[in-house]
Amino acid sequence: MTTQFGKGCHLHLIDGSAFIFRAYHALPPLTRKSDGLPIGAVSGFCNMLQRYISDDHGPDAPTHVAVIFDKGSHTFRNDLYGLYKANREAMPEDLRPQMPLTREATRAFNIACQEIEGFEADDIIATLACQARDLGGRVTIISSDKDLMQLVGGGVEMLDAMKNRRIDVEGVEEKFGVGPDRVVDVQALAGDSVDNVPGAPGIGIKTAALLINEYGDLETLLDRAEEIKQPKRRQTLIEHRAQIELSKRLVQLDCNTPLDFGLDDLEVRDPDPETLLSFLSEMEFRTLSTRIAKALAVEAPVIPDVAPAASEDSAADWPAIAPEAYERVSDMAALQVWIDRILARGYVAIDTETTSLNEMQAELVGISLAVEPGQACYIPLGHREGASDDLFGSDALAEGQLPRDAVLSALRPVLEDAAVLKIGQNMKYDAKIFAGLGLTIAPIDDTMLMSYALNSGIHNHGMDALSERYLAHNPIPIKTLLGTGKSAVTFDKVPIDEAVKYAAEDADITLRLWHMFKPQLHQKQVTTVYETLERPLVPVLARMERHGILVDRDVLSRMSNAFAQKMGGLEAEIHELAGRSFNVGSPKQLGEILFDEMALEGGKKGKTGAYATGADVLEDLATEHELPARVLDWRQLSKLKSTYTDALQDHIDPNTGRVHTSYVQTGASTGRLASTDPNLQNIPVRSEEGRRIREAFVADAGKRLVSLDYSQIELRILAHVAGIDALKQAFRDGLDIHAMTASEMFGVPLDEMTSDVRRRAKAINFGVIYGISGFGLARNLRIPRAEAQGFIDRYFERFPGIRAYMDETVEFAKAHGYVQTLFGRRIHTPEIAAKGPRAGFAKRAAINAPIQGTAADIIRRAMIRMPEAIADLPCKMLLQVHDELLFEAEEDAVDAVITAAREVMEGAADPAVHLDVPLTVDAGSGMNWAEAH
DNA sequence: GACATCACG
DNA sequence: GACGTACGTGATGTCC
Repeated sequence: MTTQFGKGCHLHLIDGSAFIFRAYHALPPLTRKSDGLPIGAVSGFCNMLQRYISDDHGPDAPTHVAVIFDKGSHTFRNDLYGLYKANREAMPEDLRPQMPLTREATRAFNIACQEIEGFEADDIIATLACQARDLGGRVTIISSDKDLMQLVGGGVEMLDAMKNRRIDVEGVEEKFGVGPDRVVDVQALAGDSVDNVPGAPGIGIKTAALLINEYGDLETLLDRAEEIKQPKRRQTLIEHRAQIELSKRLVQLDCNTPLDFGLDDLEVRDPDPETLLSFLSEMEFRTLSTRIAKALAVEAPVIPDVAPAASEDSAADWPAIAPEAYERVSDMAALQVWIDRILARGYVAIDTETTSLNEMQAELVGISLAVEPGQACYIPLGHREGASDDLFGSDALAEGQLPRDAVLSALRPVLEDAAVLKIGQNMKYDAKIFAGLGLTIAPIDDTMLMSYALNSGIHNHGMDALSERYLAHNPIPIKTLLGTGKSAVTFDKVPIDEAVKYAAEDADITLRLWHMFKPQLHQKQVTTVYETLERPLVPVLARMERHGILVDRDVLSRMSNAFAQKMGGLEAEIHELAGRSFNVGSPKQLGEILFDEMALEGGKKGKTGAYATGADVLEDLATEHELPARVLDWRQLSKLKSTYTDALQDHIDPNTGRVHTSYVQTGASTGRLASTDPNLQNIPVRSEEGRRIREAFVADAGKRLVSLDYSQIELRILAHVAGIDALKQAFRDGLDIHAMTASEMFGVPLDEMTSDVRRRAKAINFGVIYGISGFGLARNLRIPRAEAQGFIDRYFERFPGIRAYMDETVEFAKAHGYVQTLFGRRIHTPEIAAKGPRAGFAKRAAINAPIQGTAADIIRRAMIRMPEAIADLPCKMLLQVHDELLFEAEEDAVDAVITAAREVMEGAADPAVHLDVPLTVDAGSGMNWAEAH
C-alpha cells in the first residue's frame, strides 16, 4: 500500500554522517572478534537507529523517513572555493571501512538510504524538505548541524537527537539572532571555521545578526556599507565584499538537487526481522540483536563465539625464524617471482643494507624483502670480493649478483606503487637511501614508529629490543658480520651467504612485528597518533636531513684557534693558583685541589665518592676565590671548542659542504624529536661567546636563513589544559606573561614591576611546567627553601586550577599507567607506582609530559603541513629545535616564507584541537643563524 | 662503559 | 618523618 505524500504526512530526514561521527567518537574502537574488522562506529550507528525507531514519537511520528549520507568529497562548493572544507582532518583509517557498512545497516533496518555522488547530504536534505513542505507535509530533520537551520519554518523543524530537543523558528533565532530566512546572511558574514568558509574577518555571529537586523538583508547591508558608523566594520565589509558574497553561496543549501527517487519512496516500512538479524549476526552484535529480536517478538539468533580466524596474522601459527631458509636472489626471473608475490599481496617488508650508518655517504649493498613470516629473501647488489689478504682491499664486485640498476628498475614500480604498502623498521633510513638513488618510496608503514606510538615510555624501539620482547628471538648481531673496533669492516665486505641470513632475517622480523602491532594500534587507540603525527613526518624529516645546513668551516676553525689560545692562558693561570699542574678537565683532580689541598668549604661527595664540581658549586666558590672562577671560564671554552667548533667541522659532508643531522623520531618519550650526529638542537645561544658559533651556520649565496619560533608555547598549553582564565586572558591580550604572574602573586602593579620580581615569577612559571617542588625552586632562585615554598603556596592560591591539573594528571597516570597529550599521544609512566624518591621523579615527569608532548605534537603537525604550504616558494625547511623551525629561502622570498610558515605554525593545532589561547610565532631572518634567531 | 659535566628547549 | 628532587634531550672527556 502506498500513500501519496501530502498533507498529514510527516517526513523524518536523518543526517547520516552526523550519526556516524557521533557513534565513532562516543565509542571505544571495537573490532569484530572473528577477523578484527573495526566496527565501533557501525555498532554505535545501529544503536542510534534502534533507539530512534523504538522511540515513541507521539504526534511527531513519521510517515516517511530516510537516512541521508554524503558521497564523494568534491561538490560544487569546491569549484566555487578551492579551500572549502580544506581544513578537515582526513578520515581516521579505522572509520573508512565502516562507511559502507553504515549504509548496509540502514538498509537492514529497512529505512530508505540515500546519497548522490557529488552532493552533500545537506543539499539532499534541503531538496527533500522543500518538496515535502510544498506538498503541505511536515518535516523533522534529525540533526543539530547549524548549517541546516536555514530550512526551519513552514512546517520544517529540527530535532537534536542527543539532547532530544526540538529546534523551531524560535530556536534558530536564539542561535543566530535572526529568523531562518536570514540565517545564510549571518553565516555569510560570520564565516565558519569548521567548513573553512571565510566570511568577513573580525565579524562573528553576534555582530552579523546585529547588522542584518539593522539593514534587513545581506545585499542591502553590502550596498549601504558606506553608512556604517564603526570605521573598522565599514572597511571590512567594503574590502571583503566578494569574499562575503562567495561565503553566502557556500552556506546556501541547494533545494534543487537532482534526485532519482521521490518522497513516496521514503514511506516508513517495518524492518524484515530476518534481514536485520542476519546483518547484526554478521557484525557479531550480540546485545543489540537480542534486544531487537525481543522488540520484533522473534527468536534471537545464536551468534557463534568464534575464535579469531586462524591466519598468518596469528603469531602462534608462524614458522620459527630460520635464517638458513631464506632465499638468495641471483637472477631476474627469481626477482620477478618475488615482485609478483608482492603485487598480489599488496604489502612487503623491506630492508636495505649499506656501507654506512650515515645515509649521505652510504652505498647500497643489498635489499631484503619479506612477504609472509618465514618467507624472505636477500638481493645482493654491491658485495665486494672479500680478499682479506689483499692489503689494499679489492674493489671487484663479488660473483653472482644482479646489476644494481636493473634491480632498482624492476623494483621501482613496487616501491612507488600507491597500492603496495612498504613496511620497514626505521623507514626514514631506507627512504633516504632510496632518495639518493632517485626513488621515492611510498606509502610506508614503520614498525619502530608503531612501537613508539604504542609503548613510549615503556621500552626502546630498536629492532633487537622489539624482536627479543615480542618474538622471543635474538636476531643475528651485526657485530658477528662486521666485527668491532678498528678491525670492523663495512657491509659490502660481508660474504653474501652470511648477508642473506642477516638481512632477510631483519625483513622477516619486521614483517612479524608489523602483524603484531597493526591491530594493537586500534586496540590502544593510537591509530590517529601514528597516522597523523608519526608516519607522515618520515618523508618530511628525510628531506630536511638530506638537504642539510651550510656551515662555514673557516669561521669555526678561526674560533677554535682563538679558544685554544685563551684556554692555554687560563690553564697556566689555574696551575699557578693551584700551586701545581693538574688536568683541569678532570673533575676528580679538580675536586682534590679545591677541597683537599686548598681546603675550601662546601666540598660534597656524590654517590661515587668524588667531590661535586659542577658549575653551581664552582659559582658559589667563585665569590671567595679566583681559581674556581677561572675553571668556569676554561670549562666554557673547552665545551665550545670540543663539542662545537672542533666537532662540527668533522660533520661537514665532503660532497655537499653542508651538515646533515639525523633526527630520532622515537628518541624522547614525550614526542619531541632528538637530533644526533651532530646534535643541532643544542647549538649555544645563551652566552654571548657561545652564540657566536651560530654565525658559522649560514645561508647559501643569494639566500637567507629564516627562523620562526613559538612564543611561550608550553605556558600557553598549561593555561589551556589547566583552564586558568587569568593566564588565558593574559595571552589573548598579548601581555608579558611573567610580569602578569608576578603582579598577580605579589600584588605589584604592572607599571611598577621590577626585573627581580619578574624573574622570580618566571622561575615559578617554568617550575610549574616541570612539576614544581620547593627544593627545586629554592635551588634555582638561590633562596631559602621555606621562602620558595611560600611562593609556590601563593601561586597555587592564586591559580588553584594548576594544583587541580597537577593532581588530576598524577591520578590519571596512577589509574592508567600513562598520561596523554591533547592529540591523544600516550606517554607511559611505569614508575608512577614506585615508592621512595623514584615516585617523585615519576610524578613530575607525568605532570610535564602532557605539556611538553602537546607542544611537540603541535610543531610536528606544522612540519607535516609545511611542505605543501611552501611548495611554491623558493625555500627549504632545514632544522627543528623543539619550538623553532629554521628555513633557507631566496632573499626576495623571505617575507612570503615568514607569512606562509607563520600561518601554518599558528594554526597547527586546528582543527583537531581548539586551544583557548592563541599560538603566536616570532620570526627573524639574516645571513646566519645568529642574525635570524 | 659509567660518570660528570654542560650545551639546548 | 626522612628521603631526595625541578622536565626532556646528546656529546664530550676522564677514568677504570
